[in-house]
Amino acid sequence: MAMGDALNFIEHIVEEDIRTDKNDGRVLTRFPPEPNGYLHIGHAKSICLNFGLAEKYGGLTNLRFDDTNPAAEETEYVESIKEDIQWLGFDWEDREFYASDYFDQLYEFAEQLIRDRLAYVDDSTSEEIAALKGTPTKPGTHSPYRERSVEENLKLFREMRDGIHEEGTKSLRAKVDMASPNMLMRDPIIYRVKKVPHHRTGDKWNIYPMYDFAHGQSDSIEKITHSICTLEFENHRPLYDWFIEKLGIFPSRQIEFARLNLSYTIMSKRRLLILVNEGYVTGWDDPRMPTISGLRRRGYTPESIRDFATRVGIAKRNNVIDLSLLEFSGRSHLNKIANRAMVVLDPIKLVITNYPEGQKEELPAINNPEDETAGSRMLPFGRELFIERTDFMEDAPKKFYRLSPGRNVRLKHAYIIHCEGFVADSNGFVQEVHCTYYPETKSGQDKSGIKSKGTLHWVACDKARDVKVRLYDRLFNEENPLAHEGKDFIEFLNPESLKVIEHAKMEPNIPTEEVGAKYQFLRTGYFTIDKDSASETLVFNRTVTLKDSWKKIQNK
RNA sequence: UGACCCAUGGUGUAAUUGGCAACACAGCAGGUUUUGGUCCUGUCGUUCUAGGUUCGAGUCCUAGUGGGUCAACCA
Repeated sequence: MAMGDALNFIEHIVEEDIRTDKNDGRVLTRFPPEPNGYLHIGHAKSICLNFGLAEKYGGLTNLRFDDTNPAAEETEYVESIKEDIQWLGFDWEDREFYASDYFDQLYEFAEQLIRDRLAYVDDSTSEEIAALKGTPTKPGTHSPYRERSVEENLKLFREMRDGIHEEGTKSLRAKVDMASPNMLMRDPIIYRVKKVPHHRTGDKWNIYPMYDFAHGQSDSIEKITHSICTLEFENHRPLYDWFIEKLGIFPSRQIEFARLNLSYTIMSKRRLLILVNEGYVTGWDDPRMPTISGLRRRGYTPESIRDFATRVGIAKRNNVIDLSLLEFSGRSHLNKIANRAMVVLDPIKLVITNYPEGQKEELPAINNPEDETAGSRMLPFGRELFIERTDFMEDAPKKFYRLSPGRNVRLKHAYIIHCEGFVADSNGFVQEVHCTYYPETKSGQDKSGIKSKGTLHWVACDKARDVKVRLYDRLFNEENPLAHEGKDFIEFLNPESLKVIEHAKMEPNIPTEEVGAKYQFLRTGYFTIDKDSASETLVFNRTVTLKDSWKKIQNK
């Protein structure tokens, strides 16, 4: 069976639910980010899963901000999250919700639990609660406040709401089971005093619900059918179901899948924040960051990210995806859409000694061999050109298909040239390469039969435009920067994750100079125009290199 | 000395729900090529262990082993 139509385990569940007419065959998912940081490629997997599932089964997806902790959350993050989801190509239409929209309802739920003798106000400190909690192997002990009357609990909880009590002095706990082998069931705190203004509700509230008392209830209020989250919430599911049952509300179903891990990458928001705050990168959208905004600035397309999300699959086992898979998805789309351009990153001058001084020529060049509609452009050619320094070798091995004294090579879109010699300085550093060209080998009309093994990119010296090029590489040089005990992940930062070329030589007539435009620099890689570009100087970010089989041969 | 979850090539993910283990990435070899790109072909290599059920087990059962999560008034 081809894997194209194979279902993942969540699709199996959804199809079964549809078959049995659960929820009247309705599918409603949600993407629930906490606005406390920027979205990363792991979130992209979740977004594609949630929106993709709904799309596939004729359902919808809500966007819901899980904003129950005002101490960490900011509007800036809300905006970036919305931008990133839209950029990925998904639409929540008018279904933009916030857990904070439900604070009144959540408060009522809490009072309901109190009235049902299923919640109580605890005066214990955080330390005292921890001490009575027990350990995974030893049951906990009841709090001395566990048996307060409904009236007293109601009174105290309202006082908490009204700001009478200070942070840390009182909390509301669900009365579940202090002996449960599941620590989360040992009378979890569901409301805490927090006298912090909220980015949406301002200073209306002095108390805020905890995740476990907000997430499932929000799902239920929205009548979410399939609430998909990551594996670390598995132990929360009994509590999720407990609240739904005790409150008698719509039974959303929580389903857990394994989060994305990428080799040579870290994915925790906390650690990404460290990289930003301590200046290891230039910001959340630094092209080396695994954030969606970073990948966007790096030059990845939404199509390639979605393709990647499909390829990584959905399952429950912990995984580490090869960075090469992301690169594959990146190249695969860029290959189809990126116009080709000739840019010499590390120039060396090439003089065609038999090309008449002062002669000019314009040679046609196709913009994208993968897309006939992309058209073509004219390339100025002349006696003096720039070629890549790595394309010349004084003493070259047999497998070197490039320029070396006595050898032929094709200049892309132009002529075959023959290397006659070179000029070096006193240190042996090559200054100029001298060649002759065969006029009868002009590209497209060559019937000469003259052979050449390789093809080089080049730029005419007098028409070359200086551009700035940023060569990005992986941010870490360890496959798992977190797996080394006693060592901080910062130690594994790749010192060569960014190399800047101030004066690369670009051909003069590229089709567009818009920020975000994608190019394949012939033979070197895919590049995108960065927002740092000024009108005179374009700045290009390298998204990913081309596959390089010469490099492989060299490494042998 | 707990509960819950997981275990299929180097990396991921599938397997018509008990019936010939496949697809992709990576690797390797070759072909095409005016990009050492793309494309095409071939190739390498997989069911954690031990029992059990069954005509038949990657799939079901038991035990073990290994990994993950849980003792924030974070999500």
